[in-house]
Amino acid sequence: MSLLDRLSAPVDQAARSLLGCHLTVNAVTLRITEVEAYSGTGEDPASHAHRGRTPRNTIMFGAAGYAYVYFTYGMHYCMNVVTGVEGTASAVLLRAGSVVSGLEVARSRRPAARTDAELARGPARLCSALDINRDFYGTYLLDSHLTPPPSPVADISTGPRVGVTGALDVPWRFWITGDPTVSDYRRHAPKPRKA
DNA sequence: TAGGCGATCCTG
DNA sequence: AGGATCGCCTAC
Repeated sequence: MSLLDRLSAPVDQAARSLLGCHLTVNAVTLRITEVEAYSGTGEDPASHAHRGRTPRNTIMFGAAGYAYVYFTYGMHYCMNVVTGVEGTASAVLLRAGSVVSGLEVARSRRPAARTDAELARGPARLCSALDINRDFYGTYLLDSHLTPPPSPVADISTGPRVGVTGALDVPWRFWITGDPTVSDYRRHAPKPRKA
């Protein structure tokens, strides 16, 4: 079964299949250690595609294997791998990875990182380490960027997604158990009201 | 067409 | 704990 076949499956299965994959962009290779699944229109309130097709999320409605990059908080980029079959709008957010090669380049792009485990720990840091920005939107990943795990992933843990206000009961965050590059879990906290 | 707010990170 | 800072979405 090819990686494309596995990414064309339902999004939670596709998310599991991405753990352990190698992602090479701009001279840095990462082993993917933490991901989150987002489903399509009308199914998942946390998904960017929940309210239907917009210019930003159009790529999510296409076939699996393309990069969905978005800009947030006025300063950060995050990257998803589009999953599912054409017509569905699912995608998997890449939340963390460990650097396999290109360590020096990654360090130079992430001067704030105190340890190598922090180089790509968190979705925006991951994009920063790989120098991914808006130009990467829509890139097809399965030709050369994204390759299957060189060795099997031992154990996968699951939990609620990070920074998501709704759907806290949906355990669609997946990570490689015990990996030091997995981001700290912070449950979304509602803003306290001023007295 | 203007205003609110976000799948975040860094510093104090 | 709070600021940075841009584009998407919603409602006027």
